Amino acid sequence: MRAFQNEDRASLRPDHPSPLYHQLYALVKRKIEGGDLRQGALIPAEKDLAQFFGVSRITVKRALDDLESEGYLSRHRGRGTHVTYKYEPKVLRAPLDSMLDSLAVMGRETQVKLIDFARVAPPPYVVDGLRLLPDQWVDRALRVRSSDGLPFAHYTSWTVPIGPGLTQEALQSSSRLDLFRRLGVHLKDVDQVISAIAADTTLAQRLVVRAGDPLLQVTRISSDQRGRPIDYLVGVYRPDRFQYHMKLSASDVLVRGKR
Amino acid sequence: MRAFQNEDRASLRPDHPSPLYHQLYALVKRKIEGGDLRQGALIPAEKDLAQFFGVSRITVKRALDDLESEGYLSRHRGRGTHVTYKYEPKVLRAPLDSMLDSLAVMGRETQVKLIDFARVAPPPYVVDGLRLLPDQWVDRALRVRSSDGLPFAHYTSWTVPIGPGLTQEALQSSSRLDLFRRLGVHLKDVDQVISAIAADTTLAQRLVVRAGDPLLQVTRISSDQRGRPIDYLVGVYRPDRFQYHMKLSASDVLVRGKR
DNA sequence: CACTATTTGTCCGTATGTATG
DNA sequence: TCATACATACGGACAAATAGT
Repeated sequence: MRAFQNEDRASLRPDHPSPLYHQLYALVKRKIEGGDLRQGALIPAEKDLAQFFGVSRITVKRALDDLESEGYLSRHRGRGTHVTYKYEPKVLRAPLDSMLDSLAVMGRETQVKLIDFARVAPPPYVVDGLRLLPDQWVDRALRVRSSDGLPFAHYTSWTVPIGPGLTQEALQSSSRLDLFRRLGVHLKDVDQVISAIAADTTLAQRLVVRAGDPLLQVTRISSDQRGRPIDYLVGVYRPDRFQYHMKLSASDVLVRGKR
Repeated sequence: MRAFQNEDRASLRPDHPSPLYHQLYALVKRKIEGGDLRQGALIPAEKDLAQFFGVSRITVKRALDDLESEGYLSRHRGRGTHVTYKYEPKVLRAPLDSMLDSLAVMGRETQVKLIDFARVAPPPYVVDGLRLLPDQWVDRALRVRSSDGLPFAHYTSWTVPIGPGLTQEALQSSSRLDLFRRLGVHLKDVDQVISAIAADTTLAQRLVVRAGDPLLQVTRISSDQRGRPIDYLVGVYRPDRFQYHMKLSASDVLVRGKR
């Protein structure tokens, strides 16, 4: 019973609209996916779990049965319930302090698919972010990045018109960063905000997750040499396949933390 | 009915374990809190909503009644249902390249509450991260940080025993960073991973969100002068109240992006 | 081999919650 | 508001598989 702490007890709430068996299911699943319960680990007996969480054995059984049917557990009479899910955090990790959607950073093993490219009227927050005039149009690109054929990132980018170089054909064969460079646009300032959102049905479909699943979101506004914002990028990432990673050494911690 | 798109239709799933009235309740609440439905806006009639979402009128009524009782809506016979919730987005933004849980960075307007402090056997991923011996115990602290009385961050930290200075009393009066400093522990390297997770029931309760809501997660392993990891911190943040923010200038983009 | 304790599988009856028309 | 159907949750009882003595 060591894997289940006292704090887990309080997290099962009978008055909550979500059914008890599903709350317990989610709790155990998270412990498995998070690495608290690893392959081969023995789950306490239904009787013990029921007593510990103050629910009936049927409720525990339903939760564990659901996890078994999804391949997380294996259950046998007399033998008990064991974890079969193999925990291995296999995520791409990008250094945070660099241009994240460049192939050089990502490595060569990822592919980008252009979903849509069109000149559109930008939404209000893009108008604000890029400091556009009321009726100015921009080029919007929707892209999905995959690794080993599995999508892990969705980009929506709005770019102010910067000459004839940024076309659908060019985007399909080159990275945006390369295109910028070729067009003589050198990014000087990058303003970046990191947050989390729930997947809507569109994003869920494109990233092959369920609607409502948590996603990592990075909003980035890039400006050129003269400080004019030219690109507004919203990147959305599957947290199980992609995470941001950064190392800080002493000088960074002290100097950069001082401001 | 303009506020409710076709996408929303599919997000109500009868086969999902959570009851329909609660799924609808959550959907409308998110639209209100997200600013899609603002103060004064008229919600479509129960009959229309029921038809649109393919559920019974009673289900719609239950969802709207719950929102009314929480102060999001006002409902009157003959007048319809109107939004009373006042939308104002106010998020704290912390620079990413600094020690995020120090008061100096956060500003003085936040308060930390110590929920629990105990010497425990660490979970496997902490054993790995801190390179601990199999039976070594560590000090675990659970804390919640609030701004204006509203919680926005939850920290779980595991610290290797570093002398008698790290006690419950000390933690309640000083920041962990100050304590480290006083104990002669100088953090040299910080290894940081940013991701997103769904709130479990415990986190949901402590951060006053719903279970399943997306949260920003930062995992940080800090090491001392000799490169020995001494602290494993998992910070979880409400994305509507806290976001990471960073500015990169040209030299950063070029030099730091090169590695 | 039997015997026993443990653990999961299956079934019953009942009460409450959810959702429909 | 009512009747109906189904899902959830409980306590209890017994059967079947497994592991150890």
